[in-house]
Amino acid sequence: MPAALENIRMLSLFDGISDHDKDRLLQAGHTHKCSRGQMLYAQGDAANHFYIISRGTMQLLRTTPDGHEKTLHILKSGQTLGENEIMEGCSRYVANAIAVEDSVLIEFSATWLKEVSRQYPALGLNLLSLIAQQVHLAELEAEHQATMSASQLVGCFLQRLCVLYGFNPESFELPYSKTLIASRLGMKLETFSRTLSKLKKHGIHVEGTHVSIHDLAQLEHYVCGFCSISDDCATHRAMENLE
Amino acid sequence: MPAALENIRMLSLFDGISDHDKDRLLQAGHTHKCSRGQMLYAQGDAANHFYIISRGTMQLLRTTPDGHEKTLHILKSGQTLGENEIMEGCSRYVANAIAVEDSVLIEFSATWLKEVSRQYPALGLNLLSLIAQQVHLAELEAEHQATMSASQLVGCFLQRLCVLYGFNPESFELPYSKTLIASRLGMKLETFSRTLSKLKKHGIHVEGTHVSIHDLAQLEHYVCGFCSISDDCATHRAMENLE
DNA sequence: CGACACTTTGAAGACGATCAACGCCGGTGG
DNA sequence: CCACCGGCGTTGATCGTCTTCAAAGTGTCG
Repeated sequence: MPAALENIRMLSLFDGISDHDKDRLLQAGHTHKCSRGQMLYAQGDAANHFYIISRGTMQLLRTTPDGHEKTLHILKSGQTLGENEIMEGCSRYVANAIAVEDSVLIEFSATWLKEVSRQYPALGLNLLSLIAQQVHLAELEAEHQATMSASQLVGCFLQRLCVLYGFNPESFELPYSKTLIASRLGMKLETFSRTLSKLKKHGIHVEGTHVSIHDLAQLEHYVCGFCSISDDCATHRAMENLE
Repeated sequence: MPAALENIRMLSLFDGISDHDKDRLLQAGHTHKCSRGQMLYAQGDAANHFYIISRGTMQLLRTTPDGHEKTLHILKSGQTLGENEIMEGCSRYVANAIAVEDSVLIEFSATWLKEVSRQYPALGLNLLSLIAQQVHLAELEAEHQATMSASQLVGCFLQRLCVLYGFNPESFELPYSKTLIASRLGMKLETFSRTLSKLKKHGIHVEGTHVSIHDLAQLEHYVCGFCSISDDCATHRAMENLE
Protein backbone atom coordinates (compact mmCIF):
# COMPACT_ATOMS: atom_id res chain seq x y z
CA MET A 1 0.00 0.00 0.00
CA PRO A 2 1.28 3.47 -0.82
CA ALA A 3 2.58 5.33 2.19
CA ALA A 4 0.06 8.05 1.43
CA LEU A 5 -2.68 5.69 2.47
CA GLU A 6 -1.31 5.18 5.95
CA ASN A 7 -2.72 8.34 7.51
CA ILE A 8 -6.00 7.75 5.73
CA ARG A 9 -6.66 4.72 7.87
CA MET A 10 -7.04 6.98 10.86
CA LEU A 11 -10.02 8.86 9.49
CA SER A 12 -13.23 8.74 11.45
CA LEU A 13 -14.93 7.73 8.23
CA PHE A 14 -13.41 4.29 8.77
CA ASP A 15 -14.23 4.00 12.45
CA GLY A 16 -15.49 0.56 13.31
CA ILE A 17 -13.92 -1.11 10.27
CA SER A 18 -11.32 -3.77 10.96
CA ASP A 19 -7.78 -3.15 9.77
CA HIS A 20 -8.11 -6.03 7.40
CA ASP A 21 -11.23 -4.59 5.81
CA LYS A 22 -9.70 -1.13 5.68
CA ASP A 23 -6.80 -2.46 3.68
CA ARG A 24 -9.14 -4.18 1.34
CA LEU A 25 -11.24 -1.07 0.90
CA LEU A 26 -8.37 1.27 0.38
CA GLN A 27 -6.84 -0.88 -2.30
CA ALA A 28 -9.51 0.48 -4.59
CA GLY A 29 -7.99 3.95 -4.32
CA HIS A 30 -5.51 5.49 -6.71
CA THR A 31 -3.21 8.32 -5.69
CA HIS A 32 -3.67 11.42 -7.76
CA LYS A 33 -1.40 14.43 -7.71
CA CYS A 34 -2.68 17.92 -8.23
CA SER A 35 -0.24 20.78 -8.49
CA ARG A 36 -0.85 24.29 -7.23
CA GLY A 37 -3.54 26.05 -9.22
CA GLN A 38 -4.60 22.93 -11.04
CA MET A 39 -8.29 22.05 -11.23
CA LEU A 40 -9.24 18.59 -10.01
CA TYR A 41 -12.76 18.81 -11.33
CA ALA A 42 -15.09 21.53 -12.51
CA GLN A 43 -18.46 22.70 -11.32
CA GLY A 44 -21.03 20.85 -13.42
CA ASP A 45 -18.87 17.82 -14.21
CA ALA A 46 -20.41 14.44 -13.59
CA ALA A 47 -19.55 13.45 -10.03
CA ASN A 48 -17.79 10.21 -10.81
CA HIS A 49 -15.15 10.30 -8.13
CA PHE A 50 -14.73 10.57 -4.42
CA TYR A 51 -11.46 11.96 -3.06
CA ILE A 52 -9.65 11.95 0.23
CA ILE A 53 -6.95 14.57 0.62
CA SER A 54 -3.73 12.90 1.64
CA ARG A 55 -1.50 15.95 1.53
CA GLY A 56 -2.06 19.58 0.63
CA THR A 57 -5.00 21.93 0.48
CA MET A 58 -7.95 22.09 -1.88
CA GLN A 59 -10.34 24.94 -2.53
CA LEU A 60 -13.97 24.51 -3.51
CA LEU A 61 -14.89 27.49 -5.63
CA ARG A 62 -18.34 28.21 -6.95
CA THR A 63 -19.08 30.64 -9.73
CA THR A 64 -22.56 32.09 -9.66
CA PRO A 65 -24.37 32.89 -12.89
CA ASP A 66 -24.11 36.59 -12.20
CA GLY A 67 -20.33 36.46 -12.03
CA HIS A 68 -19.71 36.32 -8.33
CA GLU A 69 -17.22 33.82 -7.03
CA LYS A 70 -17.39 32.30 -3.60
CA THR A 71 -15.07 29.82 -1.96
CA LEU A 72 -17.31 27.26 -0.30
CA HIS A 73 -14.59 25.41 1.55
CA ILE A 74 -10.87 25.21 2.05
CA LEU A 75 -10.05 21.59 2.75
CA LYS A 76 -6.93 20.15 4.33
CA SER A 77 -5.48 16.68 4.48
CA GLY A 78 -7.86 14.12 5.88
CA GLN A 79 -10.90 15.88 4.50
CA THR A 80 -12.93 14.63 1.61
CA LEU A 81 -14.39 15.83 -1.68
CA GLY A 82 -17.37 14.69 -3.65
CA GLU A 83 -19.29 12.64 -1.10
CA ASN A 84 -22.24 15.03 -1.06
CA GLU A 85 -22.70 15.14 -4.77
CA ILE A 86 -22.37 11.37 -5.10
CA MET A 87 -24.85 10.67 -2.35
CA GLU A 88 -27.27 13.33 -3.37
CA GLY A 89 -28.07 11.40 -6.49
CA CYS A 90 -28.07 14.31 -8.89
CA SER A 91 -24.44 13.55 -9.54
CA ARG A 92 -22.85 16.76 -10.66
CA TYR A 93 -20.17 18.58 -8.78
CA VAL A 94 -21.50 21.83 -7.40
CA ALA A 95 -18.17 23.64 -7.38
CA ASN A 96 -14.72 23.71 -8.92
CA ALA A 97 -12.07 21.89 -6.94
CA ILE A 98 -8.70 23.62 -7.23
CA ALA A 99 -5.40 22.86 -5.53
CA VAL A 100 -4.31 25.75 -3.33
CA GLU A 101 -0.89 24.14 -3.03
CA ASP A 102 0.67 21.00 -4.46
CA SER A 103 -1.56 18.23 -3.19
CA VAL A 104 -1.98 14.49 -3.18
CA LEU A 105 -5.40 12.88 -3.22
CA ILE A 106 -6.68 9.35 -3.07
CA GLU A 107 -9.27 8.81 -5.75
CA PHE A 108 -12.12 6.34 -5.55
CA SER A 109 -14.97 5.78 -7.97
CA ALA A 110 -18.43 7.00 -7.07
CA THR A 111 -19.80 3.50 -7.38
CA TRP A 112 -17.14 2.28 -4.95
CA LEU A 113 -18.38 4.74 -2.37
CA LYS A 114 -21.99 3.70 -2.84
CA GLU A 115 -21.07 0.04 -2.77
CA VAL A 116 -19.03 0.09 0.38
CA SER A 117 -21.52 2.20 2.28
CA ARG A 118 -24.02 -0.51 1.54
CA GLN A 119 -21.69 -3.41 2.26
CA TYR A 120 -20.31 -1.92 5.47
CA PRO A 121 -23.17 -0.46 7.47
CA ALA A 122 -20.67 1.06 9.91
CA LEU A 123 -19.11 3.01 7.09
CA GLY A 124 -22.52 4.03 5.80
CA LEU A 125 -23.41 5.45 9.18
CA ASN A 126 -20.05 7.20 9.47
CA LEU A 127 -20.72 8.79 6.13
CA LEU A 128 -24.20 9.77 7.26
CA SER A 129 -22.70 11.35 10.33
CA LEU A 130 -20.08 13.18 8.31
CA ILE A 131 -22.65 14.60 5.96
CA ALA A 132 -25.03 15.50 8.78
CA GLN A 133 -22.23 17.50 10.35
CA GLN A 134 -21.77 19.29 7.08
CA VAL A 135 -25.44 20.26 7.06
CA HIS A 136 -24.96 21.69 10.47
CA LEU A 137 -21.88 23.66 9.49
CA ALA A 138 -23.42 24.89 6.28
CA GLU A 139 -26.49 26.15 8.11
CA LEU A 140 -24.26 27.82 10.63
CA GLU A 141 -22.40 29.45 7.81
CA ALA A 142 -25.60 30.80 6.30
CA GLU A 143 -26.58 32.14 9.68
CA HIS A 144 -23.23 33.84 10.04
CA GLN A 145 -23.45 35.43 6.65
CA ALA A 146 -26.88 36.75 7.48
CA THR A 147 -26.27 38.05 10.98
CA MET A 148 -22.58 38.75 11.61
CA SER A 149 -20.44 41.75 10.78
CA ALA A 150 -17.19 41.48 8.89
CA SER A 151 -15.25 41.77 12.15
CA GLN A 152 -17.16 38.91 13.66
CA LEU A 153 -16.71 36.75 10.60
CA VAL A 154 -12.97 37.31 10.61
CA GLY A 155 -12.61 36.76 14.34
CA CYS A 156 -14.63 33.60 14.12
CA PHE A 157 -12.58 32.41 11.18
CA LEU A 158 -9.27 32.95 12.95
CA GLN A 159 -10.51 31.06 15.92
CA ARG A 160 -11.58 28.08 13.87
CA LEU A 161 -8.25 28.14 12.12
CA CYS A 162 -6.50 27.67 15.45
CA VAL A 163 -8.69 24.72 16.32
CA LEU A 164 -8.45 23.03 12.96
CA TYR A 165 -4.69 23.34 12.64
CA GLY A 166 -3.85 23.15 16.31
CA PHE A 167 -2.29 26.62 16.25
CA ASN A 168 -1.42 28.54 19.35
CA PRO A 169 -3.61 31.64 19.08
CA GLU A 170 -0.86 33.81 20.51
CA SER A 171 1.34 33.27 17.51
CA PHE A 172 0.80 31.53 14.21
CA GLU A 173 1.03 32.01 10.46
CA LEU A 174 -1.92 32.17 8.11
CA PRO A 175 -1.87 28.92 6.14
CA TYR A 176 -3.09 30.56 2.97
CA SER A 177 -3.40 33.93 1.27
CA LYS A 178 -5.61 36.77 2.43
CA THR A 179 -7.25 36.80 -0.96
CA LEU A 180 -8.34 33.21 -0.43
CA ILE A 181 -9.57 33.90 3.09
CA ALA A 182 -11.58 36.89 1.94
CA SER A 183 -13.17 34.76 -0.75
CA ARG A 184 -13.96 32.09 1.83
CA LEU A 185 -15.65 34.66 4.03
CA GLY A 186 -17.64 36.08 1.14
CA MET A 187 -16.19 39.54 1.47
CA LYS A 188 -14.00 41.73 -0.68
CA LEU A 189 -10.27 41.67 -0.17
CA GLU A 190 -10.34 45.37 0.65
CA THR A 191 -12.94 44.84 3.33
CA PHE A 192 -10.93 41.98 4.79
CA SER A 193 -7.79 44.09 4.88
CA ARG A 194 -9.54 46.98 6.60
CA THR A 195 -11.18 44.62 9.04
CA LEU A 196 -7.80 43.31 10.15
CA SER A 197 -6.81 46.88 11.00
CA LYS A 198 -9.91 47.34 13.10
CA LEU A 199 -9.27 44.12 14.98
CA LYS A 200 -5.97 45.48 16.30
CA LYS A 201 -7.98 47.52 18.74
CA HIS A 202 -9.42 44.27 20.02
CA GLY A 203 -6.18 42.44 20.66
CA ILE A 204 -5.97 40.65 17.34
CA HIS A 205 -2.81 41.62 15.47
CA VAL A 206 -2.08 40.53 11.93
CA GLU A 207 1.14 41.62 10.24
CA GLY A 208 1.72 40.03 6.89
CA THR A 209 0.92 36.40 7.45
CA HIS A 210 1.71 36.44 11.15
CA VAL A 211 -1.19 36.47 13.59
CA SER A 212 -1.08 37.01 17.32
CA ILE A 213 -4.18 37.10 19.46
CA HIS A 214 -3.32 38.55 22.82
CA ASP A 215 -6.67 38.93 24.45
CA LEU A 216 -8.60 35.73 24.13
CA ALA A 217 -11.47 37.19 26.09
CA GLN A 218 -11.96 39.69 23.30
CA LEU A 219 -12.51 36.87 20.90
CA GLU A 220 -15.75 36.04 22.57
CA HIS A 221 -17.31 39.00 20.86
CA TYR A 222 -16.74 37.27 17.58
CA VAL A 223 -17.73 33.81 18.58
CA CYS A 224 -20.65 31.86 17.35
CA GLY A 225 -22.61 29.23 19.16
CA PHE A 226 -20.51 26.41 17.94
CA CYS A 227 -17.17 27.99 18.45
CA SER A 228 -17.82 29.02 22.00
CA ILE A 229 -17.09 27.02 25.09
CA SER A 230 -20.62 25.78 25.19
CA ASP A 231 -21.77 22.79 27.15
CA ASP A 232 -22.39 21.18 23.84
CA CYS A 233 -20.09 18.41 22.75
CA ALA A 234 -21.08 19.14 19.17
CA THR A 235 -18.88 22.15 19.49
CA HIS A 236 -15.71 20.21 19.42
CA ARG A 237 -16.87 17.69 16.93
CA ALA A 238 -18.02 20.38 14.58
CA MET A 239 -14.89 22.41 14.97
CA GLU A 240 -12.71 19.50 14.10
CA ASN A 241 -14.35 19.38 10.73
CA LEU A 242 -14.22 23.03 9.93
CA GLU A 243 -12.11 23.83 6.98
CA MET B 1 -53.12 2.65 11.14
CA PRO B 2 -54.01 6.29 11.69
CA ALA B 3 -55.18 8.05 8.57
CA ALA B 4 -52.45 10.59 9.11
CA LEU B 5 -49.92 7.93 8.23
CA GLU B 6 -51.33 7.32 4.80
CA ASN B 7 -49.67 10.19 3.02
CA ILE B 8 -46.44 9.46 4.83
CA ARG B 9 -46.04 6.24 2.93
CA MET B 10 -45.48 8.25 -0.23
CA LEU B 11 -42.35 9.95 1.01
CA SER B 12 -39.16 9.42 -0.92
CA LEU B 13 -37.54 8.50 2.35
CA PHE B 14 -39.35 5.18 2.08
CA ASP B 15 -38.58 4.54 -1.57
CA GLY B 16 -37.60 0.96 -2.17
CA ILE B 17 -39.31 -0.33 0.96
CA SER B 18 -42.13 -2.81 0.45
CA ASP B 19 -45.60 -1.79 1.57
CA HIS B 20 -45.51 -4.50 4.16
CA ASP B 21 -42.27 -3.23 5.65
CA LYS B 22 -43.49 0.35 5.52
CA ASP B 23 -46.49 -0.57 7.59
CA ARG B 24 -44.29 -2.31 10.06
CA LEU B 25 -41.94 0.65 10.28
CA LEU B 26 -44.60 3.26 10.62
CA GLN B 27 -46.31 1.45 13.45
CA ALA B 28 -43.53 2.73 15.65
CA GLY B 29 -44.75 6.30 15.09
CA HIS B 30 -47.07 8.24 17.38
CA THR B 31 -49.11 11.16 16.16
CA HIS B 32 -48.37 14.33 18.00
CA LYS B 33 -50.37 17.55 17.74
CA CYS B 34 -48.79 20.93 18.01
CA SER B 35 -50.95 24.02 18.04
CA ARG B 36 -50.06 27.36 16.53
CA GLY B 37 -47.20 29.01 18.37
CA GLN B 38 -46.40 25.97 20.44
CA MET B 39 -42.81 24.80 20.68
CA LEU B 40 -42.17 21.19 19.73
CA TYR B 41 -38.62 21.18 21.04
CA ALA B 42 -36.05 23.78 22.00
CA GLN B 43 -32.59 24.55 20.75
CA GLY B 44 -30.19 22.63 22.98
CA ASP B 45 -32.63 19.89 23.99
CA ALA B 46 -31.41 16.33 23.65
CA ALA B 47 -32.38 15.18 20.16
CA ASN B 48 -34.41 12.16 21.18
CA HIS B 49 -37.04 12.27 18.49
CA PHE B 50 -37.44 12.29 14.77
CA TYR B 51 -40.57 13.86 13.30
CA ILE B 52 -42.39 13.76 10.02
CA ILE B 53 -44.85 16.57 9.43
CA SER B 54 -48.21 15.13 8.54
CA ARG B 55 -50.18 18.36 8.41
CA GLY B 56 -49.29 21.97 9.05
CA THR B 57 -46.14 24.08 9.03
CA MET B 58 -43.18 24.15 11.37
CA GLN B 59 -40.55 26.83 11.80
CA LEU B 60 -36.95 26.15 12.83
CA LEU B 61 -35.74 29.20 14.72
CA ARG B 62 -32.22 29.69 15.98
CA THR B 63 -31.18 32.25 18.55
CA THR B 64 -27.58 33.36 18.29
CA PRO B 65 -25.51 34.21 21.35
CA ASP B 66 -25.56 37.89 20.44
CA GLY B 67 -29.33 38.04 20.40
CA HIS B 68 -30.10 37.73 16.73
CA GLU B 69 -32.83 35.36 15.64
CA LYS B 70 -32.84 33.58 12.35
CA THR B 71 -35.39 31.21 10.87
CA LEU B 72 -33.40 28.34 9.42
CA HIS B 73 -36.29 26.61 7.72
CA ILE B 74 -40.01 26.69 7.22
CA LEU B 75 -41.14 23.11 6.78
CA LYS B 76 -44.39 21.83 5.32
CA SER B 77 -46.14 18.50 5.43
CA GLY B 78 -44.00 15.64 4.22
CA GLN B 79 -40.82 17.26 5.48
CA THR B 80 -38.88 16.04 8.46
CA LEU B 81 -37.32 17.36 11.65
CA GLY B 82 -34.42 16.12 13.71
CA GLU B 83 -32.71 13.70 11.34
CA ASN B 84 -29.58 15.81 11.10
CA GLU B 85 -29.08 16.15 14.81
CA ILE B 86 -29.74 12.48 15.41
CA MET B 87 -27.36 11.34 12.71
CA GLU B 88 -24.69 13.83 13.55
CA GLY B 89 -24.10 11.91 16.73
CA CYS B 90 -23.89 14.80 19.07
CA SER B 91 -27.58 14.70 19.68
CA ARG B 92 -28.76 18.16 20.55
CA TYR B 93 -31.26 20.10 18.51
CA VAL B 94 -29.65 23.12 16.91
CA ALA B 95 -32.81 25.20 16.75
CA ASN B 96 -36.24 25.70 18.29
CA ALA B 97 -39.05 23.97 16.42
CA ILE B 98 -42.26 26.01 16.58
CA ALA B 99 -45.63 25.41 14.94
CA VAL B 100 -46.50 28.21 12.52
CA GLU B 101 -50.03 26.90 12.35
CA ASP B 102 -51.85 24.02 14.02
CA SER B 103 -49.89 20.97 12.95
CA VAL B 104 -49.80 17.21 13.22
CA LEU B 105 -46.54 15.32 13.37
CA ILE B 106 -45.58 11.67 13.48
CA GLU B 107 -43.04 11.12 16.19
CA PHE B 108 -40.40 8.39 16.20
CA SER B 109 -37.61 7.78 18.66
CA ALA B 110 -34.06 8.61 17.69
CA THR B 111 -33.03 5.04 18.25
CA TRP B 112 -35.78 3.88 15.92
CA LEU B 113 -34.32 6.03 13.16
CA LYS B 114 -30.83 4.71 13.71
CA GLU B 115 -32.06 1.15 13.91
CA VAL B 116 -34.11 1.13 10.76
CA SER B 117 -31.43 2.88 8.73
CA ARG B 118 -29.18 0.02 9.67
CA GLN B 119 -31.76 -2.70 9.14
CA TYR B 120 -33.00 -1.34 5.84
CA PRO B 121 -30.02 -0.28 3.72
CA ALA B 122 -32.37 1.27 1.19
CA LEU B 123 -33.76 3.55 3.85
CA GLY B 124 -30.26 4.36 5.07
CA LEU B 125 -29.27 5.45 1.59
CA ASN B 126 -32.46 7.45 1.16
CA LEU B 127 -31.64 9.22 4.37
CA LEU B 128 -28.11 9.82 3.20
CA SER B 129 -29.45 11.28 0.00
CA LEU B 130 -31.91 13.47 1.90
CA ILE B 131 -29.22 14.84 4.13
CA ALA B 132 -26.78 15.32 1.25
CA GLN B 133 -29.41 17.44 -0.47
CA GLN B 134 -29.69 19.50 2.66
CA VAL B 135 -25.96 20.15 2.61
CA HIS B 136 -26.34 21.40 -0.90
CA LEU B 137 -29.25 23.65 -0.07
CA ALA B 138 -27.56 25.00 3.02
CA GLU B 139 -24.41 25.82 1.09
CA LEU B 140 -26.49 27.45 -1.57
CA GLU B 141 -28.19 29.47 1.11
CA ALA B 142 -24.87 30.64 2.52
CA GLU B 143 -23.78 31.61 -0.95
CA HIS B 144 -26.96 33.56 -1.49
CA GLN B 145 -26.60 35.39 1.79
CA ALA B 146 -23.06 36.33 0.87
CA THR B 147 -23.56 37.40 -2.71
CA MET B 148 -27.16 38.36 -3.37
CA SER B 149 -29.02 41.60 -2.77
CA ALA B 150 -32.28 41.76 -0.86
CA SER B 151 -34.20 41.97 -4.15
CA GLN B 152 -32.56 38.85 -5.43
CA LEU B 153 -33.17 36.98 -2.21
CA VAL B 154 -36.85 37.82 -2.26
CA GLY B 155 -37.26 37.00 -5.94
CA CYS B 156 -35.52 33.70 -5.39
CA PHE B 157 -37.68 32.93 -2.38
CA LEU B 158 -40.91 33.57 -4.26
CA GLN B 159 -39.76 31.27 -7.03
CA ARG B 160 -39.06 28.46 -4.65
CA LEU B 161 -42.39 28.95 -2.99
CA CYS B 162 -44.14 28.34 -6.29
CA VAL B 163 -42.22 25.14 -6.88
CA LEU B 164 -42.58 23.81 -3.37
CA TYR B 165 -46.31 24.45 -3.13
CA GLY B 166 -47.17 24.03 -6.78
CA PHE B 167 -48.44 27.59 -7.03
CA ASN B 168 -49.17 29.31 -10.30
CA PRO B 169 -46.71 32.21 -10.28
CA GLU B 170 -49.24 34.48 -11.92
CA SER B 171 -51.48 34.40 -8.90
CA PHE B 172 -51.07 32.92 -5.46
CA GLU B 173 -51.27 33.74 -1.78
CA LEU B 174 -48.32 33.84 0.57
CA PRO B 175 -48.67 30.79 2.80
CA TYR B 176 -47.32 32.59 5.87
CA SER B 177 -46.71 36.04 7.26
CA LYS B 178 -44.26 38.58 5.91
CA THR B 179 -42.62 38.75 9.29
CA LEU B 180 -41.83 35.05 9.05
CA ILE B 181 -40.56 35.33 5.50
CA ALA B 182 -38.30 38.23 6.40
CA SER B 183 -36.88 36.19 9.27
CA ARG B 184 -36.34 33.27 6.92
CA LEU B 185 -34.42 35.51 4.53
CA GLY B 186 -32.31 36.97 7.29
CA MET B 187 -33.50 40.51 6.71
CA LYS B 188 -35.52 43.04 8.67
CA LEU B 189 -39.25 43.28 8.10
CA GLU B 190 -38.80 46.89 6.99
CA THR B 191 -36.25 45.90 4.38
CA PHE B 192 -38.50 43.11 3.14
CA SER B 193 -41.42 45.49 2.84
CA ARG B 194 -39.40 48.05 0.90
CA THR B 195 -37.99 45.33 -1.33
CA LEU B 196 -41.48 44.24 -2.36
CA SER B 197 -42.14 47.77 -3.56
CA LYS B 198 -39.01 47.77 -5.66
CA LEU B 199 -39.92 44.43 -7.23
CA LYS B 200 -43.07 45.93 -8.75
CA LYS B 201 -40.84 47.55 -11.35
CA HIS B 202 -39.68 44.07 -12.30
CA GLY B 203 -43.07 42.51 -12.82
CA ILE B 204 -43.49 41.04 -9.35
CA HIS B 205 -46.55 42.45 -7.61
CA VAL B 206 -47.41 41.78 -4.00
CA GLU B 207 -50.51 43.29 -2.44
CA GLY B 208 -51.24 42.09 1.04
CA THR B 209 -50.78 38.35 0.82
CA HIS B 210 -51.56 38.14 -2.88
CA VAL B 211 -48.65 37.69 -5.28
CA SER B 212 -48.67 37.90 -9.05
CA ILE B 213 -45.58 37.56 -11.19
CA HIS B 214 -46.23 38.89 -14.66
CA ASP B 215 -42.86 38.95 -16.30
CA LEU B 216 -43.05 35.84 -18.42
CA ALA B 217 -39.46 36.05 -19.57
CA GLN B 218 -38.32 35.59 -16.01
CA LEU B 219 -41.05 33.12 -15.33
CA GLU B 220 -39.73 30.56 -17.78
CA HIS B 221 -36.44 30.47 -15.98
CA TYR B 222 -38.15 30.15 -12.65
CA VAL B 223 -39.96 26.98 -13.39
CA CYS B 224 -37.05 24.88 -14.52
CA GLY B 225 -34.50 26.39 -12.23
CA PHE B 226 -36.37 25.81 -9.06
CA CYS B 227 -37.48 22.31 -8.96
CA SER B 228 -34.03 20.87 -8.99
CA ILE B 229 -31.43 20.90 -6.35
CA SER B 230 -29.22 21.54 -9.33
CA ASP B 231 -26.45 23.95 -8.62
CA ASP B 232 -26.86 25.62 -11.94
CA CYS B 233 -29.56 27.71 -10.46
CA ALA B 234 -31.57 29.44 -13.12
CA THR B 235 -32.79 31.53 -10.26
CA HIS B 236 -29.58 33.42 -10.28
CA ARG B 237 -29.77 34.04 -13.96
CA ALA B 238 -33.29 35.28 -13.77
CA MET B 239 -32.43 37.56 -10.91
CA GLU B 240 -29.48 39.23 -12.56
CA ASN B 241 -31.57 42.19 -13.56
CA LEU B 242 -32.62 42.89 -10.04
CA GLU B 243 -30.49 45.48 -8.39
C1' DC C 1 16.29 45.58 -12.30
C1' DG C 2 11.61 44.91 -13.78
C1' DA C 3 7.43 42.18 -14.07
C1' DC C 4 3.82 40.51 -11.62
C1' DA C 5 0.95 38.85 -7.91
C1' DC C 6 -0.56 40.29 -3.61
C1' DT C 7 -1.94 43.72 -0.32
C1' DT C 8 -2.97 48.24 1.59
C1' DT C 9 -5.12 52.72 1.61
C1' DG C 10 -8.27 56.51 0.17
C1' DA C 11 -12.62 58.61 -1.33
C1' DA C 12 -17.23 58.08 -2.95
C1' DG C 13 -21.39 55.65 -3.11
C1' DA C 14 -24.96 51.87 -2.41
C1' DC C 15 -27.35 49.24 0.64
C1' DG C 16 -29.55 47.56 4.64
C1' DA C 17 -30.34 48.42 9.70
C1' DT C 18 -32.25 51.27 13.11
C1' DC C 19 -35.46 54.31 15.24
C1' DA C 20 -39.78 56.29 15.02
C1' DA C 21 -44.41 57.23 13.55
C1' DC C 22 -48.48 55.81 11.48
C1' DG C 23 -52.28 52.89 9.15
C1' DC C 24 -54.85 48.74 9.09
C1' DC C 25 -57.48 45.07 10.94
C1' DG C 26 -59.59 41.62 14.11
C1' DG C 27 -60.85 40.77 18.68
C1' DT C 28 -62.43 42.05 23.30
C1' DG C 29 -65.00 44.24 26.59
C1' DG C 30 -67.76 47.89 28.32
C1' DC D 1 -72.31 49.55 18.95
C1' DC D 2 -68.29 51.70 19.81
C1' DA D 3 -63.74 52.28 22.10
C1' DC D 4 -59.67 50.25 22.93
C1' DC D 5 -55.91 47.25 22.17
C1' DG D 6 -52.30 44.36 20.13
C1' DG D 7 -50.38 42.16 16.16
C1' DC D 8 -48.96 43.21 11.71
C1' DG D 9 -47.28 45.93 8.00
C1' DT D 10 -45.85 50.35 5.75
C1' DT D 11 -43.20 54.54 5.28
C1' DG D 12 -39.71 58.17 6.31
C1' DA D 13 -35.17 59.93 7.98
C1' DT D 14 -30.80 58.85 9.42
C1' DC D 15 -26.68 56.17 10.22
C1' DG D 16 -23.12 52.70 9.89
C1' DT D 17 -21.13 49.18 7.12
C1' DC D 18 -19.53 47.11 3.01
C1' DT D 19 -18.50 47.67 -1.92
C1' DT D 20 -16.54 49.98 -5.71
C1' DC D 21 -13.13 52.35 -8.17
C1' DA D 22 -8.65 54.04 -8.12
C1' DA D 23 -3.91 54.40 -6.83
C1' DA D 24 0.04 53.20 -4.63
C1' DG D 25 2.91 50.12 -1.74
C1' DT D 26 5.23 45.44 -0.84
C1' DG D 27 7.22 41.28 -1.94
C1' DT D 28 9.24 37.63 -4.83
C1' DC D 29 11.40 35.67 -8.68
C1' DG D 30 13.17 35.59 -13.19
